[in-house]
Amino acid sequence: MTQQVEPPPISRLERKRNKKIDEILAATNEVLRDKGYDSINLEEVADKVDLTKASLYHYFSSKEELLTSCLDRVAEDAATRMRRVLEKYEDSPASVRLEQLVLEHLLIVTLDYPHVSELFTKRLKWPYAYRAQVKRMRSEHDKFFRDVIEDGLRTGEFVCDDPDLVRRCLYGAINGVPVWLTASSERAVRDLCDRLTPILLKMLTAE
Amino acid sequence: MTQQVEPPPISRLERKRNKKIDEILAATNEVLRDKGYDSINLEEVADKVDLTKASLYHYFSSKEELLTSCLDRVAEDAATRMRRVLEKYEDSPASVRLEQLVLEHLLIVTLDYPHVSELFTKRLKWPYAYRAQVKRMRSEHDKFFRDVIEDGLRTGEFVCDDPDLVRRCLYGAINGVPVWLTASSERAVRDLCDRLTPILLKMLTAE
Amino acid sequence: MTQQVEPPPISRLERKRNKKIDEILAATNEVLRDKGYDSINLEEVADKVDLTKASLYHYFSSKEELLTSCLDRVAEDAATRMRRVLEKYEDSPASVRLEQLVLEHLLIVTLDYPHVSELFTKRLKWPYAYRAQVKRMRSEHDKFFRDVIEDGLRTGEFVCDDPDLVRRCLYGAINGVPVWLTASSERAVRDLCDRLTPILLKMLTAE
Amino acid sequence: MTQQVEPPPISRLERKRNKKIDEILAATNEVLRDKGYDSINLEEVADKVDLTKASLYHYFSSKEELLTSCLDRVAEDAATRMRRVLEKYEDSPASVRLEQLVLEHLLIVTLDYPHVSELFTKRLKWPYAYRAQVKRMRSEHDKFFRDVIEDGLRTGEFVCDDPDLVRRCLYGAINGVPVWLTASSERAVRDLCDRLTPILLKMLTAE
DNA sequence: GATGAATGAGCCTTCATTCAT
DNA sequence: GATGAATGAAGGCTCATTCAT
Repeated sequence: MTQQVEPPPISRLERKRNKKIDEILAATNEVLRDKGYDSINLEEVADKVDLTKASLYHYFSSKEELLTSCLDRVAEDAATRMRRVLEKYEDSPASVRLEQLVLEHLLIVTLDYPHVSELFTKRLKWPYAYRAQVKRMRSEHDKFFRDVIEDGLRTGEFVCDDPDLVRRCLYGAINGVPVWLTASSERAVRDLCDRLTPILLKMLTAE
Repeated sequence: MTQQVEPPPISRLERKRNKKIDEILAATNEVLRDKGYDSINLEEVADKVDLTKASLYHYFSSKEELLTSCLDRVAEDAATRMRRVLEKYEDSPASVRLEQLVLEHLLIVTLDYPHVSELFTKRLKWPYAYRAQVKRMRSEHDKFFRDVIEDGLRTGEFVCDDPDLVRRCLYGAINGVPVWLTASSERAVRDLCDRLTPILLKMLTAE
Repeated sequence: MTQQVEPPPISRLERKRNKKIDEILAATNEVLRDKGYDSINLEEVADKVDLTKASLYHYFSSKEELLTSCLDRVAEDAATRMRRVLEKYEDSPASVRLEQLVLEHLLIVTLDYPHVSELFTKRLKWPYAYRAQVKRMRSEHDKFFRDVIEDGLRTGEFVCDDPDLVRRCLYGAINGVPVWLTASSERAVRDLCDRLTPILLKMLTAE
Repeated sequence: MTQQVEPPPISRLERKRNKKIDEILAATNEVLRDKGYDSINLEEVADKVDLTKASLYHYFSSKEELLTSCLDRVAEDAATRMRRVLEKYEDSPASVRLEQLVLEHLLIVTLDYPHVSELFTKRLKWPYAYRAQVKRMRSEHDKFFRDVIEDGLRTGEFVCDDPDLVRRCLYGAINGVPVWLTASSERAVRDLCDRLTPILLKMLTAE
């Protein structure tokens, strides 16, 4: 899912280390899903990877850095996936691209990174160490939807007076999904998406 | 805003006590707005009502009970307000009633109880003391919207294949508002609602 | 030894609290004597006053504040004592006053606050939280000696080309005492001082 | 500066190892200067010699042994230098020899081993691993001064009732220097010594 | 010899909760 | 009712030391 882009040859040791880091980030993801950003504690993460708290400090210099890295990795992965979807459907009409973005987003926030929806739907409290990071992530993610919607409007495929507000509604709607949809398989998410898209598209359509 | 329903005569002392409880719950609300359910701490609540942490225990047997009570109170208040809206507009078409519910909901989650939207938009984590309570609150709140939508469908004012899913979209959309709308006055919320409703209503309308 | 100068009436509770604070500061002093500023730990201080570490935080908001307070108290007490000595001997010749200052200083650094000499004889390392505080303390303390020496020079009682350097030698000499003098009673310190003063005074006398 | 005295032929490997040990001890010296005995940490020492903490254990079996060795080396070097001074000036009067010892001592504690003065001026705390070692070092060092002073007294060059105490004063005075003298070059130390010696010698002179 | 990895013990700090006054 | 005091449990972080490679 995540991708290494370093061109220089990586030593066996480095690979091992990177693997462990991946493991830790995955564990962090799991704990975040269960506890959330406010209540996560290092002990639990360490337990999941059979380490002690102290050992985590070989890989991350602080709790904050661990969470930051975790977030970075997620954001990167999410962006990559969204981008790929756009590439794959670049010749399709905006409505199809939008539908596929919605699907990918749902897969991300329900199956892979359930805690991410929290970041999209929670007001950021003061002082929030990840504030800047989350803001950037939000706006980058926003852009995927914004661009497709703009495109649809340009071609006349979509009709709408207030595209920003519509996008926010759409965003809210899909971010709300993980709240009530549980134990989802990819199958379930795809099915849901099939039913969801027509509803959402209505907001972008003239009556 | 809050309502006492005890029929037996209440002593002066009891009234005083109830007043203090109200004060504490109000303070709790404020702190919840700033810190959220995960980071609230009793010291801060106590400070706001000029008491010490220890004194809070005269009114609530534990932190959990305080938060539970706070939630109850909020749920009660919210339900009352939603009910009143329905009473006021009982002869209006479903679309008007829906609009007014949306407005009231927005006023509640942006102006009065910003932390409530968190409860509506956060997956409930294990172990979550308030799980049952929140679920009940959610479904009660849901019912207001469900009933109006059903009514609109019955009269043919609304058209829609999957009312439950539409309601969830609508819900997500309005619960997403507090994430990006800040420093809102009632005026601002009403204005937003004017622009928002037409968009949301599209989901309930045949093309 | 320490003096309260608060004019407003103090409640019984406040007195109790102040007493406990005094106790804690005294315990801190003891531990500082044994461990020094770098190795002192809160557990040991807490043990000495039959508290847990956590309880110390009722009286001091952090380790740093505890040490700072301790230092302040010591500096204040030392200054008061030096001032009193000067008052008592204000009509005596400079040599007598100097002798008495030396005596008082020795009593302070050997009997009452052994760790203080450490502050006078240790280079301040970076980053040293108490740097500013220690510097102020040092220079205030210096002033007592400086003034007397200047006075003696003015009246011709002392003769010396480089009073600053002499003062520093004198300072070094008396601060060196706690290094080799142990388990001292006041009697022992007074005796030592009797032998020490003639030697030190030679540095301030023409040959 | 340091001297190897092993008579048996030393293999190339052993020489390499010894060189590394020298490097480590030098690095330890530097860190001691910056952090002191209480706050020194192995990581920093290792960094300075481009090793990892773990590698240090190839050369020293523990932190304590490292510090002990460092101290030994310093003591040895200091003693050698003091001895050489005495050899060089063996035909000069005691006052000259004393002056040169003072100079050498100042060079040692200000330029080369600033942390040594700490050992001379700090009461030894319990439990102090280096206690015995420091005591021996102190008394060896003392002996240089003691001998010269005794010699001066014997020849009548010095006059003094309490030579031990005078020596201690002298000692305190010169050990106090590093506290207030910073960023010193050899030039600066020599200049200071020129001004300092006459003052100190007064303590050994009849009025 | 060198090192990355791992750890146990220790330290400072926070906080909900209890209790005597 | 109110509160100051006290605390146990927990959490983040540091560091000397060990060990397999």
